[in-house]
Amino acid sequence: MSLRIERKLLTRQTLMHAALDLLDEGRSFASLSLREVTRAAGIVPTAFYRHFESMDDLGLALVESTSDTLRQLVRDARRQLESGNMIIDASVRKFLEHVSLNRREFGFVVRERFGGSATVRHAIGREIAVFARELSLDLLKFPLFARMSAPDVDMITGFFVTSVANAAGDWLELLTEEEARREAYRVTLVHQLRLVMLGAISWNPRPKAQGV
Amino acid sequence: MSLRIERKLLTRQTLMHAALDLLDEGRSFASLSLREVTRAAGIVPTAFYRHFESMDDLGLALVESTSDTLRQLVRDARRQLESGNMIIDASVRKFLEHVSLNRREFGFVVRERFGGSATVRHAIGREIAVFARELSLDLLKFPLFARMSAPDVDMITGFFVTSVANAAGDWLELLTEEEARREAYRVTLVHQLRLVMLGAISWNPRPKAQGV
DNA sequence: TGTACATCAGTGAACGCGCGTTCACTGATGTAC
DNA sequence: TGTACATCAGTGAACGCGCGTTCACTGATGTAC
Repeated sequence: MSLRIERKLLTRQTLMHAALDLLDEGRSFASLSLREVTRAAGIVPTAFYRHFESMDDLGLALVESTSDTLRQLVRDARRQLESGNMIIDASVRKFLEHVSLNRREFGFVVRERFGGSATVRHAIGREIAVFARELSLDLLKFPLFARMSAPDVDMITGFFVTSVANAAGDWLELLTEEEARREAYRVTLVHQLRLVMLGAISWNPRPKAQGV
Repeated sequence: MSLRIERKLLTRQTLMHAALDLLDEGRSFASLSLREVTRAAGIVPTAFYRHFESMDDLGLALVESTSDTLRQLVRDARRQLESGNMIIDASVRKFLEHVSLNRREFGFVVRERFGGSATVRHAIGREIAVFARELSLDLLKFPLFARMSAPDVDMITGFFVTSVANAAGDWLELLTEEEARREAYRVTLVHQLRLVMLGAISWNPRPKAQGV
């Protein structure tokens, strides 16, 4: 890669990081100004247009880059399941740790999940749906779920995934709080997901097929 | 009430409705300008200060008014509980209907729940906590919950309330979709909440007090 | 290899615009007598 | 009841500021020969 192209990509990254830094203060993407981002990135406002058509364009780039980190997390979770483990506690611990480490990215996603532009919002919804579908496929390997109808499995995995997505938002809110309160929240989340599992075990009204 | 006070309250309402109208187009509260709101309300920008200290103050008023309408609904649901009924299906139906009827208010709350200014965000968090606490008090009347430790009851009611808050966001996204898909979502939500109830029934590890 | 020209990321001045907020005001409504 | 004064919701001019975007530019990097 030529020096010029290399430097251009670097500046592009700098702009994206600058935007995430500003969003990290809890503000919404819509309230971010082009000048603000370039100022934080250390370039002149007009140079912005060498990299993005508009702020919306920058927003889409952020969603794409964030869904890459999300995908990484999904891959880890699935590997856990494949090895036959369904230990909620460990998974929750890892997930919340992952959210902490990628605080800015997840903060962006959580905030724009319901609040962003339609394009961004739908992109995030699609990612969540993919996560749920993959979890369904994984859980079908367990007898408890193999017995159920497909809609029931989807109902349960959907509940899992949105509950966890929900939790990411709460967790980010707790990042600045003392350890004891965060630990309490973590325990609560584990119990809630365990509650879903217990419910799933008792869930029996409609077996996979009548008379089988 | 005197004519002057009556008219002032009317203008205040007009400002709040104007803000909700603008937010209904899918924008975030942070991107709303004071001048824009007064323009939509048909008054001069400076008159805004006769009613609110700042836009943040208006945001808080919107949160409060949304909670008030919801509280009305919840009061009905609580009466249901008092009469010994715990019919999730009917409550969910009523709640989603209420969200549909108050689309703009709930759209605002859902969007600002994680994305708004710290003030607005915390106000929403507080309202959700209040709903959870009230539900805890109500559920304690049932033997199933009276048997549990207070943290466990709070864990379960917290799960109920945040799940429902979460659902409001999804539901608003579905408002423009065909009836069949919305009905499917409604059924899924009922099943998910029922799953929590089933889990609560199986939940037994820590009774209220040891040896009692 | 050196030279001459092309490319293009980043610069800096300039623009018109909407913003939040100040201030002194107006005139309808409220109050005291 | 009428009168004289107080209150105060809403007005309109004015301000300084940051905004997005335009434009012609600079000078380092890339390319052709």
